[in-house]
Amino acid sequence: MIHYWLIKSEPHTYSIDQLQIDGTTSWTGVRNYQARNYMRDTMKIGDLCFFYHSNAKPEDTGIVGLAAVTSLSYPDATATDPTSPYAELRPHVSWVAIDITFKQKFARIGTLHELKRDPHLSTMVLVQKGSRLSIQPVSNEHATYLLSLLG
DNA sequence: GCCAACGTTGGC
DNA sequence: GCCAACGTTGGC
Repeated sequence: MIHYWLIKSEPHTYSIDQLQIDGTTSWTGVRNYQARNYMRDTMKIGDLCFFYHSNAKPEDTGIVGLAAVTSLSYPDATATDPTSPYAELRPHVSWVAIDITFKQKFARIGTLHELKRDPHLSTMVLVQKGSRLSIQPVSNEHATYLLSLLG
């Protein structure tokens, strides 16, 4: 049984198009404990992630594609590299990364505006007020609906 | 670029 | 362990 997730990225930093070019990328730089714990404890190979573009123009902000989890978690090298801007200075705190692999880019974007208005999605973590979590679980019901809507 | 929401830090 | 201060996220 796979789990579905939603992962956020700012498109000017790393977009679905770049993931399509790269094929597989290391999802590093997560510096939030709850998101870290999902990667470390729950995300498994074969899980599927809705790829979300955040912090963009309203018409570009939303779910744009699908990726697969293709590794278990491993230490995030950007946290232990002292020359990295994302270096972790507290020795007792460890961060992890996972590999994700491009699956598809949806024919159209499911904008945040649209998702917020959709009664099928009213309990999604994403559309709840103040949700800043960069890795979110998505229920099977919401995932099936989103795939029928966008995929 | 603004700023509300909210996670984290650290003094007490 | 409380909570004010601070830093970051991300929609707008």
